[in-house]
Amino acid sequence: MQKKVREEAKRKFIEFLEKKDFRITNQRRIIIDTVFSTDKHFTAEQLLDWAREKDKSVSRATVYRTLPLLTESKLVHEMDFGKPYKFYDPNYSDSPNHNHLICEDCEKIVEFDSDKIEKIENEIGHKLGFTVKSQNLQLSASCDVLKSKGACDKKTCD
Amino acid sequence: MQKKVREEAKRKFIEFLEKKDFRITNQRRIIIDTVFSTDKHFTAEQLLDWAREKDKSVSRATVYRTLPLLTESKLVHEMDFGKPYKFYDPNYSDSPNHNHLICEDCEKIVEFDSDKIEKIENEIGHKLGFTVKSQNLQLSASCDVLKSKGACDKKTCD
DNA sequence: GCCTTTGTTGAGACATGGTGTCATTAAGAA
DNA sequence: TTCTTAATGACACCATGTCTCAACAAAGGC
Repeated sequence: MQKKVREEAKRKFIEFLEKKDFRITNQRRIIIDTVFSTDKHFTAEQLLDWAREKDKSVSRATVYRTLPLLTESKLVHEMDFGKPYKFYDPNYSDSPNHNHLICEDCEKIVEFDSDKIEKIENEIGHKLGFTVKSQNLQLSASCDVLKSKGACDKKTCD
Repeated sequence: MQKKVREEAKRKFIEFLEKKDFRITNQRRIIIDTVFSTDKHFTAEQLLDWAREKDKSVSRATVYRTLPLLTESKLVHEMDFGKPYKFYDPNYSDSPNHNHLICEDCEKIVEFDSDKIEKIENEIGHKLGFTVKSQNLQLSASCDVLKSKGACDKKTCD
């Protein structure tokens, strides 16, 4: 990830903390630095390991306490793929993507938005007597067409 | 749930076990009886409690070992709502619903279908260069409107 | 810089959902 | 009925995640 993007994310996080009257601690700085030194999705435990590589003083509790701040500030996306742990994704766009397509073949994860789907979801929720608060759409897909063209394999997809 | 349905499910499960050369044990009989004595979704721990009400000899291990058999035999559907535990739904085999709405307030789960959403999903998948194989849509919702009308509370929702 | 206030932290106990081990039990076959 | 061995119960164990609390340190005032 580019340094510029990293610095920008850091600035946004500090801004978020200031707005909430939360303190800008070394640990929080280390964690956001760690998050934005990768493009990949990660788990809480991975983030803990990476952060502790940078600074042994970062504790598990702090990582688990900081992750909700990162998701609340929209700098990180929380994703659930039915595993007993969650995945997180550094998110530099402002779009509130909660829809993911996971390729069965190359494991690539694509985020996407759809106003149409969102609208239908709200309609259905309302019809059933509920107010939709959040949604999670997961598509399992195959890139075999791309693969046959030599355009998609483990290397190019990740 | 009607007795007929329950008996039918039991028969199917026994058939499944026989095909796999698995033994038809008392515990497995108790567990499938328990599962199909309700229409409700349940968690593994709930199933354990219910089964133990019928027969104290059923152990946690056996419940956790039997659930994969039930999902494999398509008699029960496993659902993940991002909580640290899974939900299971009896009598799944007859309905192809993969969309669920779960109420944050009363934990009610509603299954629904939407051809419209499915169509859009396929379009999006194609646009991104993939073939959509399966999909999983979960809506987190609130029944507070119903609640304020006195139409929905823990009792009526479950 | 030095205090003071108080949010934040690290360590580790704890909670919870689930798995593994192993001696014992019982299903199904002969 | 006896034999073989899959299945079981009890419980230790694991993993992810949360909670508590004494100690620390950020931010602001002096």
